[in-house]
Amino acid sequence: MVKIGGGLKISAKADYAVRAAAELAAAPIGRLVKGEDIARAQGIPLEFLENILRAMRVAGVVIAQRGVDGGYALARPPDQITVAEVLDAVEGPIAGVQRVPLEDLDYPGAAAHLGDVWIAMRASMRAVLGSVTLADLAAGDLSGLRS
Amino acid sequence: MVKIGGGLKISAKADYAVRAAAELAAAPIGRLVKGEDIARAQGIPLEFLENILRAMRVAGVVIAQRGVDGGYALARPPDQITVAEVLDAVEGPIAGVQRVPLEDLDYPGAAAHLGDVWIAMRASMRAVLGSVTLADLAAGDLSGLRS
DNA sequence: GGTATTCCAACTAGGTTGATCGGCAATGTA
DNA sequence: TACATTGCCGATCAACCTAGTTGGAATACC
Repeated sequence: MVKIGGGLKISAKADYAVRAAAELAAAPIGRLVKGEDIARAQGIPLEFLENILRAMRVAGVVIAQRGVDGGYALARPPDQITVAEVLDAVEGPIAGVQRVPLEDLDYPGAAAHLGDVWIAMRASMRAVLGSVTLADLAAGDLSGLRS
Repeated sequence: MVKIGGGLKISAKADYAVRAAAELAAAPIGRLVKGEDIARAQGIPLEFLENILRAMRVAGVVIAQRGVDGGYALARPPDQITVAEVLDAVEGPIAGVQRVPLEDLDYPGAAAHLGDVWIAMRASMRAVLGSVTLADLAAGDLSGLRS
């Protein structure tokens, strides 16, 4: 989750999700990585990480295999998954202002057009996050980072 | 406060602050507007709004006058105050990831460069919010809105 | 069957948010 | 001076959210 109030706050869940995805992107293609390995590599509590990886699987970002030699892998090549997608995968139902989606905001009087500002801000942020693939992130190649 | 976790969440406090500022921007220059009038015009609880206006005064965004015929006014002309400034004024001390400022983040392994992504995202967001003045907002002129 | 690993729902402690309350301080007016 | 008006300020509160934990159940492979 991302909060705005002047400051920008990124939730642990969102942060962990991208870090786990980066770890998977750095693994050999098709190779399964155990949750415990990801947790150790990134310093994330294993049980919490499993919740997050499950959400990512449901969203189609990763695949999972249970049992001996099981683990997780990206569902697609890392250059075809953006950071924005990973964040969407772990998103909760709550977003916008006071649980009202940005599109549904209706401001009175002088603030009538404030909703357009919020929407533009979101679009700008998404453009940045959508311009970085997991391959870029894992390789440290952020030259294409839209600023 | 703005939160990111896939979804984008704007706090009531941040939203109220900008709306109150827009209302002041729409008032005749130098004319004091009572807190109660702002609260009524924007549908904001008065007592909560007063907390917010106080923070804006401390930050130098508005001025306040007590007593009969007192009220609030912008500290500068509305075309010289951006939405970003208003948000900064009501910002709490907490920002970043897990209370760690974005600049101080240090990620291990494959996520090493994730901090750069967060910083670019914040910069993009600020560019949008810094491109809209209260005069623009109150007039509904968002043609200069950076997307 | 046995072991390794993911899956899942429920639960919890602590923190944050949004809001309210009671009283105090300053300003202008009669 | 007395008084009404308006903002100032700190404390408090319930609801909600966050981050993390727990206790199993299901699946895969040998």
